[in-house]
Amino acid sequence: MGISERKAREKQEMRLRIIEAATEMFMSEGYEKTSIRNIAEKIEYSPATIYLYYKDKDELLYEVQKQAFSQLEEAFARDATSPDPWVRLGQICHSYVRFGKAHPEMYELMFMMRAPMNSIKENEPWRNNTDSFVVLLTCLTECMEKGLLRFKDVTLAAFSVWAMGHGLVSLDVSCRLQAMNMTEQHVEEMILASIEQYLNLIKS
Amino acid sequence: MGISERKAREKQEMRLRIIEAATEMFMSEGYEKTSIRNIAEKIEYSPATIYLYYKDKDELLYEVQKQAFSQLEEAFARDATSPDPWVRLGQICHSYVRFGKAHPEMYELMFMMRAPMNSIKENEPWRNNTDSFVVLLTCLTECMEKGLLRFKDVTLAAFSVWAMGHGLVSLDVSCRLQAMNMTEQHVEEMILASIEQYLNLIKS
DNA sequence: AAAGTAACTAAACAGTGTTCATATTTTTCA
DNA sequence: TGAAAAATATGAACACTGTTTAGTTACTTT
Repeated sequence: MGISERKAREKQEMRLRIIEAATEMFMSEGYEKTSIRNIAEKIEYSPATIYLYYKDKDELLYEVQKQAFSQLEEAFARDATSPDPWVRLGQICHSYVRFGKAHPEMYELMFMMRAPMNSIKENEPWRNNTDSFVVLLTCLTECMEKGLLRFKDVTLAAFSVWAMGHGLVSLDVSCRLQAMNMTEQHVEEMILASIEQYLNLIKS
Repeated sequence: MGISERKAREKQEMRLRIIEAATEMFMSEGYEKTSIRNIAEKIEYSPATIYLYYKDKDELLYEVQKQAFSQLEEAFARDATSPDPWVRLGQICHSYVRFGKAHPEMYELMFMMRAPMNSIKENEPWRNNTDSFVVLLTCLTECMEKGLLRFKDVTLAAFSVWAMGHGLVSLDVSCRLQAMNMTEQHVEEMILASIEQYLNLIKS
């Protein structure tokens, strides 16, 4: 049955073409410009065709989000290379912040927008972030095994570190920092200083 | 010239009626349902009329945001009453989290959505959050004067505390925590535990 | 070649923010 | 008081949005 396999492959290729167009649009033009109609035009199909491959826009955005998370993983793989878990923790934090600043629209899709989360079925977990979260979790586990951290529980530690990083990046992405009598450079310094400070606080 | 004053007052009353309708809609029906047309219908005017009082939807949302921030201030005034700044810091944090959980749509408007920030003119600061931020700033200043905190700079301290709180609340509001194999109760416990842990970390 | 299936799309629906020419109401002033 | 002027309000339109459906085209199977 080579034909049905080819069909399935073609279907998958079309799905990929759609989210690649959407991803590119998201990165270069931003969320506002990324409409079903614009995506359709980009891949030279009718808008209705997209609905043969994705249930609705939320489901499409969920797949674009997945794409974005694998980009974050790549960034982690490039930046967080030290065998020393404590050094690596710093690398992860800086990589995270750099990613957010470089791709604010993607960051919004990954961590701030409600839309993509609507397509998760009830009682099913969010898988898109799993791999990148594990990078942090593993690093913190290693740190704690060496007794480097003032934490008791690894999970709680991971959530705290994530929350701290996300708090800083998302306030920046959502323009809440620029708005407070700060220059763009000042904002960046403050974010880095906050992270340095936080890492110092959690070090035992 | 009592007439022009009355006119100005009436104009202000109309502006208020509009944002009160919008605020109520935002809280009960959510952002999605709060359209110019729906607001207009609620106050029994034509949609076009709203544009005589507000330049665009972003400007309107900015005023609704202002309303929301004064509600947060009220919450702080109710909850953060201790004369002991260290105790009060805990009260502020818990008040903040409770507010976010009670009014997620408002929280989004205050700290996550881009839209309301678009109406801030270039090189003009964001004033809506000033008063509530000062509550935190004052508290931390008092704490540091008593040597209770492991911070050097008050501003940096305030940003860090805010970022931590916002990180936790916004991840919750944007459904990033529920999505990770956690029950709603578990999420709440984790947020509170993270805050307790953080307060412990910053205590000298 | 005919029948059946899969892929695609034009057109429409109901909604959005926003603008503008056209009323309607209110105020001013002769 | 009555006409001109100014302020206020709106109906209708424009250009969008996500989504659905009926109908067409293209390919596969018999």
